[in-house]
Amino acid sequence: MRLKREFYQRNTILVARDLLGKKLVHKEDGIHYIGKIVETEAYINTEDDGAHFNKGLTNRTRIIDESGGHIYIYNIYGMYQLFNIVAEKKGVHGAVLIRAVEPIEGIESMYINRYKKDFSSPSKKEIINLTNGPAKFVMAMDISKEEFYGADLVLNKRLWVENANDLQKDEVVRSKRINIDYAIKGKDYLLRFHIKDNPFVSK
DNA sequence: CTGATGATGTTCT
DNA sequence: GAACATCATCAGA
Repeated sequence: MRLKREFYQRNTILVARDLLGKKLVHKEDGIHYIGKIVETEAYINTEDDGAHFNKGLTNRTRIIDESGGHIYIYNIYGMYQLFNIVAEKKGVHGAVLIRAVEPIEGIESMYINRYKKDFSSPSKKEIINLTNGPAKFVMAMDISKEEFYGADLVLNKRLWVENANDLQKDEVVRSKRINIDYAIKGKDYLLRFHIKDNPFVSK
Protein backbone atom coordinates (compact mmCIF):
# COMPACT_ATOMS: atom_id res chain seq x y z
CA MET A 1 0.00 0.00 0.00
CA ARG A 2 1.27 3.41 -0.86
CA LEU A 3 1.38 6.05 1.88
CA LYS A 4 -1.60 8.38 1.86
CA ARG A 5 -1.89 12.14 2.22
CA GLU A 6 -2.51 11.85 5.97
CA PHE A 7 0.96 10.40 6.52
CA TYR A 8 2.68 13.39 4.97
CA GLN A 9 0.40 16.10 6.34
CA ARG A 10 1.83 15.88 9.83
CA ASN A 11 4.62 17.54 11.80
CA THR A 12 7.78 17.52 9.67
CA ILE A 13 9.93 15.90 12.33
CA LEU A 14 7.50 13.03 12.78
CA VAL A 15 7.32 12.52 9.03
CA ALA A 16 11.14 12.39 8.84
CA ARG A 17 11.30 9.80 11.62
CA ASP A 18 8.45 7.67 10.32
CA LEU A 19 9.80 7.53 6.76
CA LEU A 20 12.63 5.30 7.99
CA GLY A 21 12.03 1.72 6.85
CA LYS A 22 9.46 2.75 4.21
CA LYS A 23 10.16 1.95 0.55
CA LEU A 24 10.70 4.49 -2.20
CA VAL A 25 9.47 3.08 -5.53
CA HIS A 26 10.22 4.36 -9.04
CA LYS A 27 8.76 2.49 -12.03
CA GLU A 28 10.32 3.30 -15.38
CA ASP A 29 10.03 1.43 -18.69
CA GLY A 30 9.67 -1.96 -17.04
CA ILE A 31 12.45 -1.25 -14.56
CA HIS A 32 11.29 -1.36 -10.97
CA TYR A 33 13.57 0.56 -8.62
CA ILE A 34 12.90 0.06 -4.91
CA GLY A 35 14.98 1.50 -2.08
CA LYS A 36 14.34 1.24 1.64
CA ILE A 37 14.75 4.63 3.31
CA VAL A 38 17.49 4.40 5.95
CA GLU A 39 18.42 8.05 6.58
CA THR A 40 16.45 11.33 6.60
CA GLU A 41 16.75 14.94 7.75
CA ALA A 42 13.96 17.38 8.66
CA TYR A 43 14.06 21.06 7.63
CA ILE A 44 11.50 23.09 9.45
CA ASN A 45 10.76 26.82 9.43
CA THR A 46 11.85 30.35 10.24
CA GLU A 47 13.62 29.10 13.36
CA ASP A 48 15.86 26.93 11.18
CA ASP A 49 18.64 28.73 9.27
CA GLY A 50 19.46 25.42 7.59
CA ALA A 51 16.18 25.40 5.69
CA HIS A 52 16.14 26.88 2.18
CA PHE A 53 12.75 28.41 2.87
CA ASN A 54 13.39 30.02 6.27
CA LYS A 55 13.14 33.53 4.79
CA GLY A 56 10.15 32.82 2.59
CA LEU A 57 9.68 30.94 -0.66
CA THR A 58 11.39 31.63 -3.99
CA ASN A 59 10.94 30.14 -7.43
CA ARG A 60 13.21 27.26 -6.42
CA THR A 61 11.30 26.45 -3.23
CA ARG A 62 7.74 27.37 -4.26
CA ILE A 63 6.50 23.76 -4.03
CA ILE A 64 7.11 23.72 -0.26
CA ASP A 65 3.85 25.67 0.06
CA GLU A 66 1.92 22.68 -1.30
CA SER A 67 0.35 19.94 0.81
CA GLY A 68 2.51 17.16 2.24
CA GLY A 69 3.50 14.43 -0.22
CA HIS A 70 4.77 16.68 -3.01
CA ILE A 71 8.38 16.45 -4.18
CA TYR A 72 11.01 19.16 -3.85
CA ILE A 73 14.17 18.44 -5.84
CA TYR A 74 16.96 20.99 -6.22
CA ASN A 75 20.42 21.27 -7.76
CA ILE A 76 23.45 21.48 -5.55
CA TYR A 77 27.16 22.04 -6.33
CA GLY A 78 26.37 22.31 -10.02
CA MET A 79 26.22 18.58 -10.61
CA TYR A 80 23.95 16.88 -8.11
CA GLN A 81 20.26 16.78 -7.26
CA LEU A 82 18.83 16.18 -3.79
CA PHE A 83 15.41 14.67 -3.13
CA ASN A 84 13.00 16.06 -0.52
CA ILE A 85 9.43 15.26 0.45
CA VAL A 86 7.21 18.18 1.44
CA ALA A 87 5.48 17.73 4.83
CA GLU A 88 2.70 19.53 6.71
CA LYS A 89 -0.59 20.88 5.34
CA LYS A 90 -0.80 23.28 2.42
CA GLY A 91 0.52 26.69 3.46
CA VAL A 92 2.69 25.32 6.30
CA HIS A 93 6.34 24.94 5.35
CA GLY A 94 8.45 21.87 6.11
CA ALA A 95 10.42 19.28 4.12
CA VAL A 96 12.30 16.03 4.64
CA LEU A 97 15.57 15.33 2.83
CA ILE A 98 16.11 11.66 2.03
CA ARG A 99 19.83 11.07 2.62
CA ALA A 100 20.23 7.37 1.89
CA VAL A 101 18.36 4.22 0.88
CA GLU A 102 19.15 0.51 0.83
CA PRO A 103 18.70 -1.12 -2.61
CA ILE A 104 15.87 -3.68 -2.56
CA GLU A 105 15.01 -4.15 -6.24
CA GLY A 106 16.52 -3.01 -9.53
CA ILE A 107 20.07 -3.25 -8.21
CA GLU A 108 21.49 -4.21 -11.60
CA SER A 109 20.00 -1.09 -13.21
CA MET A 110 21.17 1.04 -10.30
CA TYR A 111 24.68 -0.29 -10.83
CA ILE A 112 24.66 0.62 -14.52
CA ASN A 113 23.27 4.10 -13.77
CA ARG A 114 26.02 4.76 -11.23
CA TYR A 115 29.07 3.22 -12.85
CA LYS A 116 28.19 3.10 -16.58
CA LYS A 117 29.46 -0.46 -16.87
CA ASP A 118 28.05 -3.99 -16.81
CA PHE A 119 26.93 -5.60 -13.60
CA SER A 120 29.38 -8.46 -13.11
CA SER A 121 31.12 -9.55 -9.92
CA PRO A 122 30.48 -6.27 -8.10
CA SER A 123 32.45 -5.73 -4.92
CA LYS A 124 30.70 -5.20 -1.62
CA LYS A 125 32.12 -1.69 -1.58
CA GLU A 126 30.57 -0.91 -4.96
CA ILE A 127 27.16 -2.08 -3.74
CA ILE A 128 27.31 0.06 -0.59
CA ASN A 129 28.40 3.03 -2.71
CA LEU A 130 25.34 2.74 -4.95
CA THR A 131 22.92 4.54 -2.64
CA ASN A 132 24.66 5.65 0.59
CA GLY A 133 24.34 9.38 0.01
CA PRO A 134 21.65 11.94 -0.88
CA ALA A 135 22.85 12.50 -4.45
CA LYS A 136 23.94 8.89 -4.96
CA PHE A 137 20.56 7.19 -4.61
CA VAL A 138 18.95 9.86 -6.82
CA MET A 139 21.41 8.92 -9.58
CA ALA A 140 21.03 5.19 -8.92
CA MET A 141 17.23 5.28 -9.07
CA ASP A 142 17.24 7.64 -12.07
CA ILE A 143 15.08 10.29 -10.42
CA SER A 144 15.40 13.70 -12.10
CA LYS A 145 14.34 17.20 -11.21
CA GLU A 146 13.02 17.77 -14.70
CA GLU A 147 10.62 14.87 -14.38
CA PHE A 148 9.63 14.92 -10.73
CA TYR A 149 9.90 18.47 -9.36
CA GLY A 150 6.45 19.14 -7.90
CA ALA A 151 5.17 15.58 -8.42
CA ASP A 152 2.74 14.21 -5.85
CA LEU A 153 3.71 10.93 -4.17
CA VAL A 154 0.07 10.30 -3.27
CA LEU A 155 -1.13 10.31 -6.89
CA ASN A 156 1.88 9.86 -9.19
CA LYS A 157 1.78 6.74 -11.38
CA ARG A 158 5.52 6.08 -11.37
CA LEU A 159 6.86 7.38 -8.07
CA TRP A 160 5.56 6.79 -4.57
CA VAL A 161 6.44 5.53 -1.07
CA GLU A 162 5.24 2.12 0.02
CA ASN A 163 4.18 1.54 3.60
CA ALA A 164 6.02 -0.91 5.88
CA ASN A 165 5.84 -2.02 9.48
CA ASP A 166 7.02 0.52 12.03
CA LEU A 167 10.55 0.05 13.29
CA GLN A 168 11.40 -0.82 16.87
CA LYS A 169 12.15 2.27 18.90
CA ASP A 170 15.75 1.17 19.53
CA GLU A 171 16.42 0.85 15.78
CA VAL A 172 16.04 4.61 15.25
CA VAL A 173 18.96 6.95 15.97
CA ARG A 174 18.51 10.74 16.21
CA SER A 175 21.42 13.17 15.68
CA LYS A 176 22.55 16.53 14.28
CA ARG A 177 22.19 17.21 10.58
CA ILE A 178 25.14 17.04 8.20
CA ASN A 179 26.97 19.84 6.36
CA ILE A 180 24.95 22.81 7.54
CA ASP A 181 27.70 24.50 9.58
CA TYR A 182 26.63 27.82 8.07
CA ALA A 183 23.29 27.74 9.94
CA ILE A 184 23.32 29.93 13.04
CA LYS A 185 19.95 28.92 14.40
CA GLY A 186 19.44 25.23 13.71
CA LYS A 187 22.99 23.90 13.36
CA ASP A 188 22.69 21.78 16.47
CA TYR A 189 19.07 20.71 16.15
CA LEU A 190 18.64 16.95 16.35
CA LEU A 191 16.75 16.59 13.08
CA ARG A 192 18.62 13.71 11.43
CA PHE A 193 17.29 10.18 11.74
CA HIS A 194 18.83 6.92 10.61
CA ILE A 195 18.41 3.18 11.09
CA LYS A 196 20.93 1.87 13.61
CA ASP A 197 23.80 -0.15 12.11
CA ASN A 198 22.44 -0.04 8.56
CA PRO A 199 25.42 -0.19 6.15
CA PHE A 200 23.80 2.18 3.64
CA VAL A 201 23.66 5.17 5.99
CA SER A 202 25.89 7.96 4.59
CA LYS A 203 29.34 8.60 6.02
C1' DC B 1 41.68 3.49 6.62
C1' DT B 2 41.80 9.05 6.91
C1' DG B 3 41.69 13.78 5.33
C1' DA B 4 42.25 17.26 1.53
C1' DT B 5 41.05 18.90 -2.92
C1' DG B 6 38.87 20.00 -7.28
C1' DA B 7 34.76 19.57 -10.20
C1' DT B 8 30.84 22.34 -11.73
C1' DG B 9 26.68 25.54 -12.53
C1' DT B 10 22.19 27.17 -10.41
C1' DT B 11 20.44 30.29 -7.13
C1' DC B 12 20.43 34.31 -4.62
C1' DT B 13 22.66 38.87 -3.17
C1' DG C 1 30.32 37.33 -7.31
C1' DA C 2 29.70 34.06 -3.47
C1' DA C 3 27.61 30.22 -1.59
C1' DC C 4 26.36 25.63 -1.77
C1' DA C 5 21.64 19.96 2.50
C1' DT C 6 27.98 16.45 -2.44
C1' DC C 7 30.96 13.12 -4.64
C1' DA C 8 35.13 11.01 -6.71
C1' DT C 9 39.78 10.84 -6.51
C1' DC C 10 44.25 10.99 -4.68
C1' DA C 11 48.04 11.15 -1.27
C1' DG C 12 49.66 9.48 2.91
C1' DA C 13 49.87 6.26 6.77
